[in-house]
Formats: sequence, structure tokens, C-alpha cells
Amino acid sequence: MAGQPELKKPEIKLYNTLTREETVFKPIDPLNVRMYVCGPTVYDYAHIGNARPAIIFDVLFRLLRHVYGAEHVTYARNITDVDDKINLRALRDHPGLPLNEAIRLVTEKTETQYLEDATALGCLDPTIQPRATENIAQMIEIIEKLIAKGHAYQAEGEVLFDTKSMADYGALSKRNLDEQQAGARVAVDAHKKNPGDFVLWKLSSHNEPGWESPWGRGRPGWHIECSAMSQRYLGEVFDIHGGGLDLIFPHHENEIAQSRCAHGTDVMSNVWMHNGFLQVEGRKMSKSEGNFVTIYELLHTEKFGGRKWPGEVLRLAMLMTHYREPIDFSIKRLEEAERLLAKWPAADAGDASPDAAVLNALADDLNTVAAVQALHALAQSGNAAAFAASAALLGVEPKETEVDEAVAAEIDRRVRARLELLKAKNFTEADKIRETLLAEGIQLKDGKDAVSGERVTTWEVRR
RNA sequence: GGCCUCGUGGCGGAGUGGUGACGCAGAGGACUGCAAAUCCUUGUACCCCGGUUCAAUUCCGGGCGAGGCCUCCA
Repeated sequence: MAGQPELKKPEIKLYNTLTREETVFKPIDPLNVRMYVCGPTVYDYAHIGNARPAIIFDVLFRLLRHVYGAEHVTYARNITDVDDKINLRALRDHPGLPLNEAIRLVTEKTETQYLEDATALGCLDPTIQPRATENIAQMIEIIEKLIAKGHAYQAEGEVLFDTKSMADYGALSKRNLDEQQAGARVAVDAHKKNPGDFVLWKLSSHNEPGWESPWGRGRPGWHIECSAMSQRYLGEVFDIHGGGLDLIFPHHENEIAQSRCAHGTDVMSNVWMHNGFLQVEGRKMSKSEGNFVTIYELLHTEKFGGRKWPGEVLRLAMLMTHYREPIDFSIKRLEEAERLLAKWPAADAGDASPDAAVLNALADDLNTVAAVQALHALAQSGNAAAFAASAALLGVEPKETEVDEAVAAEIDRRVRARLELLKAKNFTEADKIRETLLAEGIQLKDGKDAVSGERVTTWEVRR
């Protein structure tokens, strides 16, 4: 690229839940930009709602890598493999086995499936994917600090965080716990100093998984794992923390409380980002509504819309709405994404740079909607290399549908047969061949040779 | 009850105090033996009611509606 001016890196603006405004992103260390995203609890197949943060923060990961350099971004996404839901599932699915073994079967299988799903959706592997069970010692360390500093106390076999000990507890969710209690259902726990206090550690019975600790054999509370893992892999203060909207309270609020109080810092993460929720065909997705759909089912079964959906289609459908907006996941949306994708070239980026319009759209609080539109314009402009380089930022790579050589030869044979029929002006029989191929998913296109003026027929796979 | 989002044409969605972004779908046309693809043309929108203003979809107030959180759901 000698002689060419360095492309100006865009300023990235991100909406910060902490301040409720969009601000220019300034990494603590541009040579090591650090992002933490709350990953799955591995007890069951991930549903399509789980795909949203995976995809959104993958796009952010790609953008950060582009701007700061791939080797200067650390993205940690945890695997939560200790949770009471996992225990229940393990007992249900593997009743004969020892508990630890049953749990391992559940978590390993689910984790593998999650990673397969994420890959199918075009997500890069995060830099680090730490497991909760491999960070128990770090959790215990933080809890000890919290007790020593007067932010936590022991009561009835639990170690609890004392929410009153933190002056600005509730700042992320803008919640004042005193005003929360009026109409809310709050478990009456006599052993808690304040109703909002939450568990850091709880003792385990013999049929629950447990680890030795200063407070006895037990297991961690829900929030402490993220405090421990983010500190271990990203430091006491890092750049970006992401997750779903529903995690703002209590999960992220409590992570902040634990981390800041343990480390004595003013912030845990500088930027907090939350993706909006997903509905299915206009209705809340839930098992009771019967519209609950997993990523696996979309990819590999005909449960949704009577057909399978490629990962790229699911991904693009997700990116057609801004990440903070609610998204209505529908067949119509998927079909539109597929149509769009079909019009895009399967090209090699070579050493082309991403288009400025796409880059700037993404830099504007991850405006994937504008980015997709800019990408579409690029596809139509015919600049395939720039298109491919830009599409890569979104993690979208249109692919030519692979066709088996023998199948392709057979199609070619029928296409030639049709051309013969056409020469004989036998349109009825020729059209029959075209219709049959179309029914098989092969679309024929007639053109004219520029020189000879003769009919030239090409074909492509639909879907 | 408290807190937080959101409400633009068939759909997805920009945006602005005063000329109807754009994409997809649809309609019409060109091309074609007929299609497909492509190209051209085309569109009735801003939840409701007040207020401010010469002028509001855009600002302010109030409704209505949808969604989320309020102890483990992304």
C-alpha cells in the first residue's frame, strides 16, 4: 500500500447504559481493548434470542479489530457451567450417574452445541471463553475481600452482599431499592439485612455440586463468576461490558457492586451495552406460547416456517434491526434477508478496504441497519472486492451454493437438451424442462452471446 | 406500584420545525417465444388529544398502545 494515504480510522460512538447517552469510545489501552460479554448458562439448547448478543457483540468485536488491530482486542465471553438449572437437568437426564459426571455430560454437550450454533451464525470465537468452574478460587478471593471490607456478611449458610454498604448501588439500572419494594414481590428472607442483598456463596447439600471454601463446601451465587472472570482476564477496570437488556438488573448491577467494592474502583467497565429483546411473529417468545425456537431448530429442522434456514440468513435478519430496538423475528424477515443475500456477490476481498459508508455506519453505535443498506448499494455498484471487505466487517459472507459435480453435469445435460428443443421451436417441451428444474430449485436464465447473438443459458441454485 | 425502552407507508427502517431518505414486497412498462435476471416508472406514512409556532411527524404537556426489569430469562 505504499504511496496510498492511510485510511482514517473512524471514531466509534457507543450508547452507554451507565450514562444513557452516546459517547465517543476511548479505550483505556488502545493496544489492548477489552470487552466482556455474558455468555450462556449451559443447560439447554440456545434459543434464537440468545443469538442476538452473540451476533451483535461479534460485529462489535470485528469493528474493534478493524480499528485497533486484530491483535489489540481481547474479547471474553464466559461459559456458565455452575447453576442450579444445570443440576436439575443433570438429575433429570442422567438419573443413574454420579452428580458430577451427570453435570459434566450436560455442560459439555450444551457448550459444544452453543459453539457450533455460534459458528454457524458467522461468529468469530472470542479471544477467551472462560468457564465458571475453572474460576472458583478467584471468586472466593473476591468474596473474602468483600467480607474484609465490610461489604459482605455471613448468615444462615450464605455469604451475602450488603447492598446498603455501597453508596451508589443501583446506578446502572437507576433503581432505588427503597422505592422498589412497594408493590414488588420480594422473598421475605429474615436472614438478609436488606431485601436487596444477594448471595455470593451458598452451602451445598451432599447432592449439590460444591467446592471447599472458608465458609464450608458450597457453590457461588449467580453474579460473582462474571466479576471473577472479567477481573482475571481483563483487569479490574475494562472497556466494554455487554449482554441482554434483562441483565441490567440484577445481574450487571450486582456485578458492578461486587467488583467495585472489592477493588475499590469507581467503575467496573467504562461502557455498558445492552441488546434489545426479540419477539417471534409479534409475540413474546416463551415455551408456554409455543413459539419458542432454538438456533439448532432453525438451522437443522423445519420447525420454523417449514424449512431450514442458513446461518447467514439468520445473521443478516438479526442485523436488519438496530441492536437496541426490539426485533420481531418472523418468516417474512428471514425471507427478506435471504432475498438480499441472494443478490450479493460471493467475492474475495483481496486487499480491498471496507467501504467508508459501511464503516461509519457501524462506528455510529453499531448502526447495522445503515451498514446493511450501504452494503447493498455497494453490491449493486459492482465493486465486488470492496463489497466483500465491507461484508466481512458484518461477518456476512455470501457463498455460492455448492453443487455436486455429478449433479451439475446432469443439469448441464438437461440445459443442452432444452437448447436443442428451442432450436426446433418446441417451446412446450423446452419449458417443461425449465419448469422441472425450477421445481428442483434450479433457476435457468437465458441470455444472448454478445458476438454470435446465440442463446446462452446459465443456471443458479435458488435457496 | 416503581424504574426503563419504544410507537413512521404492506414489511424493514432513516430523518427533519416548512421540498414524501432508502431497501424489500406490490403495481405499470422495457427486454423475452414465454420466463428468470436486469433496467425504467410508480407509492396513500409519521398512535391519539391539546399547547408553542406563520408552520409540527419533528419541540412541550397529557393520554393510549406495545415491550422489558423489579432475585438467577439474552
